[in-house]
Amino acid sequence: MFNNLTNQFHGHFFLFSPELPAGLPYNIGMPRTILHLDLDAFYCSVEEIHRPELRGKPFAVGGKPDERGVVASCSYAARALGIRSAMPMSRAVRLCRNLIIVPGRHRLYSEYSEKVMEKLRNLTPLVEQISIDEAFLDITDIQADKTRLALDLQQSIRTELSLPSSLGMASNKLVAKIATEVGKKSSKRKNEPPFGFTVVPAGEEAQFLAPLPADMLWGVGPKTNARLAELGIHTIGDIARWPEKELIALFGENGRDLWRHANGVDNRPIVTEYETKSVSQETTFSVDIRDGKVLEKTLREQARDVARQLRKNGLAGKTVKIKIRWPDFTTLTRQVTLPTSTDNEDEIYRAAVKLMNAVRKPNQAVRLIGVGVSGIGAPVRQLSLWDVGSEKSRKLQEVVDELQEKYGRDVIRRGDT
DNA sequence: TCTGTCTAGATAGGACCC
DNA sequence: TCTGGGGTCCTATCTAGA
Repeated sequence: MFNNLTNQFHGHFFLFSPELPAGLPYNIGMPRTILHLDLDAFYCSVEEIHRPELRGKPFAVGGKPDERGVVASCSYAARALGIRSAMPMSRAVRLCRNLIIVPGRHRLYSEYSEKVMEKLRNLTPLVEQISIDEAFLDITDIQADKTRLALDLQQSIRTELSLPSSLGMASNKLVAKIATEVGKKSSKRKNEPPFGFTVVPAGEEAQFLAPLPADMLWGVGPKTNARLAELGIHTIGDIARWPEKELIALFGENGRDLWRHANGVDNRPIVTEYETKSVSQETTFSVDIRDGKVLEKTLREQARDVARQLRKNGLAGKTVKIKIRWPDFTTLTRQVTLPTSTDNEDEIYRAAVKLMNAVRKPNQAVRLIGVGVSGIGAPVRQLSLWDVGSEKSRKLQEVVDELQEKYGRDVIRRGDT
């Protein structure tokens, strides 16, 4: 059916067809060429650049096992022992007593991510970054051998930035992304990044997807997968064969997307810019907290960080939301909409405390607490003592924000200035 | 004035993603 | 076995106003 042709550069890639149509314009019914790039074990790869002694060893980036931490990323040596992302670190340590635990350095990862994204944008402005380590590129209009271009990109990220990556190429985002995953999973390289590259030719999308498990589709998580299994649906091909109308009756509008996606149809464009819709912060305590003062202090710190992030991006929000998780893991949210949008720490904090006090009984233990702001728009300024002469005040606040970000929130406060 | 209908916005929760 | 953090999107329900 598909050709597993050759090994070039770093070994393993499937090439299902030697070439996709090059340089075809949009909107004339011709297929697009979408490239999906995923940086392999990204956080771990960055750590290995800065700490070469970690190479080849089982290690995981994430929180401490005694503080309810989970694995954010793990090395291929750790994966060989059954350790996976999102696994509780305590369980990971039980699987591997010698597991090296590395605390995350998110600013460093962001810097590397930005270098990769810059490289992609040098190829085409049609780049959609979907997470810190993943992006789609629309390379339809690039007049070049697409396969060569993809392999050169993978190689240059490897040699210039020392980062391994896997690629998928197809006529749409959905299939390109799944192609990347298939390439990764099919890798025969032991304890090493997969360096996958998988191409699905236009017209062969449904055929490519059919044998894959249903939960590889976008939007099929544990719940939907369980419901599908009850219907005897286990593969993407099973979904594609199911009557579309019945899927819509069972899953609503999601059913329509399920059917279309299972048949390899996905017309979503590349989105190069996203608007922020909400900003939030949450904390899981290492032990459950009953002390209201500690909870209020946490809310205060979270409100400060959320407000600072809003100001940094020139945004404000109208709806303040809190999230509380009780020790039995039940989680609830409460929200309130303010008369005007805000980027002010005190306003966010006061609303959050009020919401918390409305749902929490005195002395009731809390596992997690969080604060968020949505209903995002441009800030509405009100005159206050602080805001009179506001340009000066805002400049000062920006400096405070910057210093706090650099040296930690407790080092400098507004009053100190 | 009372009642019913429609609609929009607010709210809460759930599922999903990386 | 014991479940992070930061997001987005969708759905159901409630409520207020036209």
